[in-house]
Amino acid sequence: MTTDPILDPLNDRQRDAVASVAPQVLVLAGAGSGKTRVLVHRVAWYLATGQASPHGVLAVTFTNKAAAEMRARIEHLTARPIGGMWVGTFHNIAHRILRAHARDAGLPDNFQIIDSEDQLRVIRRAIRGLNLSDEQWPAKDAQWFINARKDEGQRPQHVDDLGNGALATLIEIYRAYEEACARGGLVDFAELLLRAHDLWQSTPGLLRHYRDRFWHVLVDEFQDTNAIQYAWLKTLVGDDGNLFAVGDDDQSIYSWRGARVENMQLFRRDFPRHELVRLEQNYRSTANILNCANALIANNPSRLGKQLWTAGVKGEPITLYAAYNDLDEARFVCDRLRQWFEHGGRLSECAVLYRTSAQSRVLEDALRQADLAYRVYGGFRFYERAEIKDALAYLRLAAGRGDDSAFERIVNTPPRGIGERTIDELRGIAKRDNVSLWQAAHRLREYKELPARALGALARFMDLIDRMSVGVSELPLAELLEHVIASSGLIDHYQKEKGERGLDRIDNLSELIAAARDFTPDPEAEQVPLLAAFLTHAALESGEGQADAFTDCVQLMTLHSAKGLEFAQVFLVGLEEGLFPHQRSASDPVQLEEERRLCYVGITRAMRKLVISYAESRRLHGADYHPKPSRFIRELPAAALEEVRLSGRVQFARGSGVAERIGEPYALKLGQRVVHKMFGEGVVLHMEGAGEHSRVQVNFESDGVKWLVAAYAGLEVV
DNA sequence: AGGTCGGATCTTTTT
DNA sequence: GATCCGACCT
Repeated sequence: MTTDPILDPLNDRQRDAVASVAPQVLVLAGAGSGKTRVLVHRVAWYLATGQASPHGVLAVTFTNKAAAEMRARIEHLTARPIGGMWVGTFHNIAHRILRAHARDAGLPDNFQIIDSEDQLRVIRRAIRGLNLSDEQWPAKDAQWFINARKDEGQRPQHVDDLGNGALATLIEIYRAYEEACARGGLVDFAELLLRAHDLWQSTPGLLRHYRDRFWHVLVDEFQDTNAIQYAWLKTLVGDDGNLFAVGDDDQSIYSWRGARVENMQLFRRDFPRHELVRLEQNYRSTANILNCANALIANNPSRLGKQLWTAGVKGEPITLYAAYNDLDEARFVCDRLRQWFEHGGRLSECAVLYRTSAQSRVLEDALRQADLAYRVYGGFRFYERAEIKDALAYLRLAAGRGDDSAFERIVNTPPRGIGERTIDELRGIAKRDNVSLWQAAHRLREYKELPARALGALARFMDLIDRMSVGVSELPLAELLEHVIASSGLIDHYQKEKGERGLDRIDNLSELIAAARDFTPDPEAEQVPLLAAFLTHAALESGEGQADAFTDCVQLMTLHSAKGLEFAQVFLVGLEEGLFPHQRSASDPVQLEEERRLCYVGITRAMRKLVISYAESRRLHGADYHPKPSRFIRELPAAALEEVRLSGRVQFARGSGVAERIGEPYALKLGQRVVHKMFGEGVVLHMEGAGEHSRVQVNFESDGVKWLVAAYAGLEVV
């Protein structure tokens, strides 16, 4: 008997997928069913069977992290160098292609990638340039509009204004923004994809080249692809190429940023020779957890259909905690974490997942108080920090004077007496003469139509940049950056900032110099100058938020950022109507389904223990709310749940219909669900007094919060 | 020009 | 409650 390291470790379905001879394969991979594994083994199988060389394989993911993990796992499994293989994010790969063929793509060789903050600035400027009021045309809305169109693959001329004036104006802004980008050689994130797609469409020779090279294409998280990404893949693969797509329609949680689950159906239509494989065996969670996940997601009508199962144990019941308020919820989470830790568990095996990032604060406070180490995911990333972007903007402007977005960012940072008046003047000249802001500044100095003070300030700024640029081509990257930061005056500027904030910023600037020193460019990006490569790195990989990934600490994150991760114990907090599902999704059935998928993602992160909680009262935006428990709780099978109250364990019973008359008022408990014959169902929030005089505060679902005299209220326990 | 104060607003996030 | 943005004051 021979052993095959690639196929042997797989189950039957996984093997079907990995060794499929169909040119295109769509793998419907449930949560925890070995999705990445199948991708990695498929690549190894291509290589082992001689169907492909590393050079001919393209593997696409959504995040840098996922790409890095996939590359590492492929290298580990195949135990051979896979240097020629392209493993990267959609954006990363599109960027590589555009760099290689900038001119064919209609871009200058030194085109710059702008992030969404830069993009917003350019759009704001475009709006002002059209003499529209920013009040009536908020730049944020226009940005959303433009990116949504680009995600759909639409240029301004493709968008129909439907005779609608507002729409027509947005299209105007889109057009003006495109012109501004063209002038400055700027490319935003969506543009990378759109441009790479258009490049292939307009240059058949190039497309042929890439088709010949990448005969084997693999995609992860296929349910998250948007229209342009799908079109791009379809263009590359054509009718005959090999496409291996892995995804889970039940984990599609990004439709609000253009992702289209329908792409899974399109795949089936567009590639008639495809094979469909379902991975339903779960290796992550206990049966109880899976039962909950399955029961919940079964409430979504539009699914491709999938039922997770496990050969493993039933496991502990799911704990459901009805907290008195958000503080109590946080305290409860801390108690449970403490218990876990004291029984020998690691904190890093635990995650607290919430719907909105605003919820993290109360949890953080409680964790600090309980002296439990934690780490919050998301939030500010290194290269997104203002001070980092300021320093890089100096570098960009020193390297290329035509970079208007860099110019605008730092022309008066730190403040040097160049105000809005002067900058407006520059914008006017730039627009009239169709030149960059830098050139406009030169002209303005000749016209001498501004007060001498402003002209002097402008001259000093320009001298500063000129002096900075002296070393651009000779100095090593880190020294160059050091030189730029030192002469920019940013350090002094931040020193003046009060509090710890300024010190943090200065630390970050030295961190940036260190990052530049350690920077090694992507070996694939051969002839790109080091500086350009570094700037691209900063734009495309925003960096981790915190570095302390190695200390043992509880992981705090939103449900969205939890996708793809797993934890021994998961806390799902804030399951309340209005919060989760979120208010803004409540009225739309389609969005509601996405909220439910989000909940499904949360549940399926848990390996051994799941704890769900909600609060009867929550402080939100500075006011107190009394939400109802989330409908998602009702959708879970009662048999898998165990409800915990302040006073101890109570068997969870819902909708049994047996209501018990309360003889003594003090039989009530905080958080108890009760029925009143006029006000209907509600929850006990407060109690005061004793015996005949005791009063109870109840939050009724229909009538809100009321104080009642317990002796006369005739409350019944549900 | 630049800082300060008041008002509106308030998912989710990667590139 | 916190932050972001715009108006207003110095």
